[in-house]
Amino acid sequence: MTTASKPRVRFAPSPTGYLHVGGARTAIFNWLFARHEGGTFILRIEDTDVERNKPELVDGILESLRWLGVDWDEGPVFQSQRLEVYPAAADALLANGSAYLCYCAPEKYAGGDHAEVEEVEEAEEAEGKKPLKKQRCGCRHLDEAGRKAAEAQAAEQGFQPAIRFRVPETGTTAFDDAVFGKREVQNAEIEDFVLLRSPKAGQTARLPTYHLACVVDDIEMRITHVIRGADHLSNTPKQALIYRGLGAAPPVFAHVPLILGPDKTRMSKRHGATSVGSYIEEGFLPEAFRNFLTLLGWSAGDDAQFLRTAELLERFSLAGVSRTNAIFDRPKLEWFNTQYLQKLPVEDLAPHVEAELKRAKIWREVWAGAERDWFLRTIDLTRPRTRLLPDFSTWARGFFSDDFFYDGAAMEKFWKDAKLPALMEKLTAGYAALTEWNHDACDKVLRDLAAAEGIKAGLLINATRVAIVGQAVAPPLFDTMVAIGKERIVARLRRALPAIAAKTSS
RNA sequence: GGCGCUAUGGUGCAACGGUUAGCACGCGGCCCUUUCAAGGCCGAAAUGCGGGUUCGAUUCCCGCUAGCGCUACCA
Repeated sequence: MTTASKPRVRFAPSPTGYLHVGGARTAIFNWLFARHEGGTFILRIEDTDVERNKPELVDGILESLRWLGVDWDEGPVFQSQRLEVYPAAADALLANGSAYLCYCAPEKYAGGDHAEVEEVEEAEEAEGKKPLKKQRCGCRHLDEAGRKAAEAQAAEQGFQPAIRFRVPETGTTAFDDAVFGKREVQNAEIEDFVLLRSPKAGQTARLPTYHLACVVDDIEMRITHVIRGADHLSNTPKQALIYRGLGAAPPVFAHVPLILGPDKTRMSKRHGATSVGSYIEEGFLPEAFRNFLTLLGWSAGDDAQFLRTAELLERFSLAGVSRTNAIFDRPKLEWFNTQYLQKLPVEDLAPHVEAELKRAKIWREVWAGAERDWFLRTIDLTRPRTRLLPDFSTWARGFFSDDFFYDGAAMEKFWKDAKLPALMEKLTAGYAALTEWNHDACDKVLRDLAAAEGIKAGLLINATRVAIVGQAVAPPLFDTMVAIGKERIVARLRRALPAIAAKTSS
């Protein structure tokens, strides 16, 4: 057989914030691709910007990835721990003429507004002149004398030169993209970007910019496919140029479309929850969340929606990635969650419910042991009506704990009838006297009473539901009674009596 | 402003020159029903606009428009 080398991919988040849903999807695509192809998935932390990094955020990012079920084979590799390799690459580029020293003051270009350059451009435009492109720095053409002078002046001002890439003035730069196809751009449109930043006053650290660090690491890690957000599409020619300058073969790029908010603008805090962490907190199931995210910008080629892990791994392909931005549709995410809540084998759901009950401090160890069957059956009984994990400790609380509240709206709705106090007293007595506690027996007691009293069974059913679980909504009543047990049901009915009397008389 | 990318119902995807333009979410209705879900059935809803190419365009080409991205010594 041919020894086609296995792909190596990486996910490279920057610890400047939490793990964003867009980043999560990029991670998932990388992971699915690696697993599908039998390749290697590497995690790399791009933390070369000391001012923006927050090292404490790394743990949160790793935790979110683990929650998603995205596991990595190598890393995490921190760029900040291998800063010595980047200057070496920049120097090599300098040595072979692919780059040059730039003595301009960092302030001239630095900062989001890069005021100085823009001011000049605006002034020129106002004068009706063709805007002079700022892309070719004068330092590119310095002769030895000029260089010396610039160096002296820079030293005087307290900084050392930066290293810029010498982009060809003419011609084009091309690269392959597995999603967008062959790309080719005019070199004249690419500015002489910085590879190595000029050391700040008083510092000697020679820090790389994103493009350099990224390419150097991708080469060293032998990355074969760079799968990342489409916001990098426009930057890719620069990286292609670096590969060439370094004499390395570029990888296959695969840019995936962005995830937008409902207003079609980039997902941001304005759109509510954008971090994976907030969805964990809300109680979404990881597999549901991942299934939803995977279908944003990708399809298996048919109408498949519900794709569990194994199917995703089997069917994922870069060929299925679309080129159009997708909107994060929360209702669909919720639909996926309810689907998983219902279709997951109960054994797979149980750990999540356990975690939720522990969080709510109503977990009992017997449910992991002697009463495991009861626990699983009760999950099965309650789950059709749950939407998020916390529903198990709130809405379904009465199944797991005696410590629950009567829902106000439920009391208003079902404890109105003035006949109820007397009826419920008789019903309670009937249940207390019941020797066989099962669905049909419970059903018979209630219906017999309703018939004897000439009322509709629904009146008792609805009132009883509120009395035993505190909610207007619950699984079928008699199943609920069986699950909770005679002793507790009778106790709960007795406890509710005064409350029902108070409610109906008011 | 410049450069680039994209364009199928409200949303996510399918149809990759020939289909009554399909599926799912959401929405409306009906069924089921002790509540509310789930489930089943039915329905409304789309090829941005204008030119080409072709016997035939959702599909290929061009223009327009719109949206998004990039345009930092951030990633």
